[in-house]
Amino acid sequence: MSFVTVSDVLAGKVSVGTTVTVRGWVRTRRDSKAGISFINIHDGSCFDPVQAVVENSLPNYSSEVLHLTTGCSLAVTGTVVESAGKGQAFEIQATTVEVLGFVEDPDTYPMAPKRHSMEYLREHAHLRARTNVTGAVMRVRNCLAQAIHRFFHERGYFWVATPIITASDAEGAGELFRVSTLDLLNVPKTEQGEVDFKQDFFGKEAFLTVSGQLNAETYACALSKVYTFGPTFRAENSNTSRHLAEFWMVEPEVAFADLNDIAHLAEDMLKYCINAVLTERADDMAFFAQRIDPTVIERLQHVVSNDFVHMDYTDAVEILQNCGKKFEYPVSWGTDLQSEHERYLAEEHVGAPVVLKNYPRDIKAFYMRQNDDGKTVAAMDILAPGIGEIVGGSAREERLDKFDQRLAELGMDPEDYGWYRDLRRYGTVPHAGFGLGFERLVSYVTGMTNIRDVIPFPRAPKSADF
RNA sequence: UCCCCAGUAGCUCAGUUGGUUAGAGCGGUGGACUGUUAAUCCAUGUGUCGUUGGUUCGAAUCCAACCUGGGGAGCCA
Repeated sequence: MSFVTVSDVLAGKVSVGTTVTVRGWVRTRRDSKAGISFINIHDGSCFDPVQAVVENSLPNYSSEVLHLTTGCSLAVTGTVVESAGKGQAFEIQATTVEVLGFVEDPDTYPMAPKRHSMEYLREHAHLRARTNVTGAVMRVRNCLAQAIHRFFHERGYFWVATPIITASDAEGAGELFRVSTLDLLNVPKTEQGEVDFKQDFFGKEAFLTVSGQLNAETYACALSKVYTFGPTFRAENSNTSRHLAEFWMVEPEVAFADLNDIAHLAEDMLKYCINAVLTERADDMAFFAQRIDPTVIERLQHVVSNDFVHMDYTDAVEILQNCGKKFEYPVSWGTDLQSEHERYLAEEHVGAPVVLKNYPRDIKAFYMRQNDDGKTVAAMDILAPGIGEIVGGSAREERLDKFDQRLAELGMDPEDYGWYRDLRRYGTVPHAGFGLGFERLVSYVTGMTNIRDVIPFPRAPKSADF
């Protein structure tokens, strides 16, 4: 007798006639008065549950088996047999049903075997993990994460763990969460009456990182090809279906690369990941196609079998101005594109992910490499239909004089960028990289419309339960 | 943070031009039936009507503030 997963049984990896034990949770129980009960058991190893056939001759049949409800945990030992019923190839003819834990009050068990709203499931984040939809999302999420590591590993990239706590208050990417051990009720003050951060844990102000990019650049300028993959924190008061206060980001950084190199890298990576999901998680994807987004699979197949459309910002503005569509916000060169513009480009004009390149420098970050035209920088965004910006990247300004000039224009203090400038002072090289919002990728691949449903425990403004 | 919408049973919702005992489906429970599989059929409803305050003889219903959630916008990944 051996322990096996539901996945192995259903996939036929266990020979018929073998005695095995599966352990998991009850999805549904159906009784036949002919003297049998059918128990669907899931253990998370795959989408489908396995069916255990339980005869009323078992000693605990009427005392326990007939009281099993959705959510009960158990270990079922029995023989793997070809199913006599329709709907599954294999099932387990039970010889022992050991109840590990009953649901103490089935009437109030939050995960009834019925449709729940996503909002409701979110309020029960610890139990939604047992539902079809959340289980499927998390298996796909894992598949994507593994594919990302595999993709980079196969191409000679090194995974760099950039710090989560940063004392650099100049990353310039939005609001920061403060990290401090000071007593909020009794904050030490300087003689000038300001908070005395010298007495804080790090001896200076510290925050949670908003990006691993600047640190990743230092390792790209040494190991040549690196990437980060870890949590990122933004204290922005963003209340949307595509923002989180804590999310995961993938940030490759590549020495000797230019904008087109990383645009193609991003495209290759996205296709690699989508292919992995389509082949490895066909069961979960079939569920998403059935219940979440009917077009999800053909949409992904279209993405992997076509080249991304590359387009300069300048050309995009022209397209938007001449498309004849009425926008709420006017389009003009030099302003950032609105959501409605990005949606039009990705969803209507192209109908697939689109790579927008070479944005006006005034609407982009200080570290992006200036183009020869003096007006634009080598930046690119990849816009996905239904999601919007999924990737943002750029070539980094590696020329010290240009970099300092840009800092001066923006009134920024070079002192704050000491180690970052050193990379330009000592053996500088052209390099480029991008950031991919991991949860946005999971959303896009699964068809889930709210980003809070593709991370186990979402953190957002006014929301940090569990 | 801004705009719009919502908050009624374990869940999804109906209801209310202010007025006696607040409803349905699903779930659960009991029964019938069946190698069943979102099973089916019958029975079964004790609910601070989001919170606080106000108007009123009377508020789940009207008003205000707040809280929470959803959609959209901004910020971005």
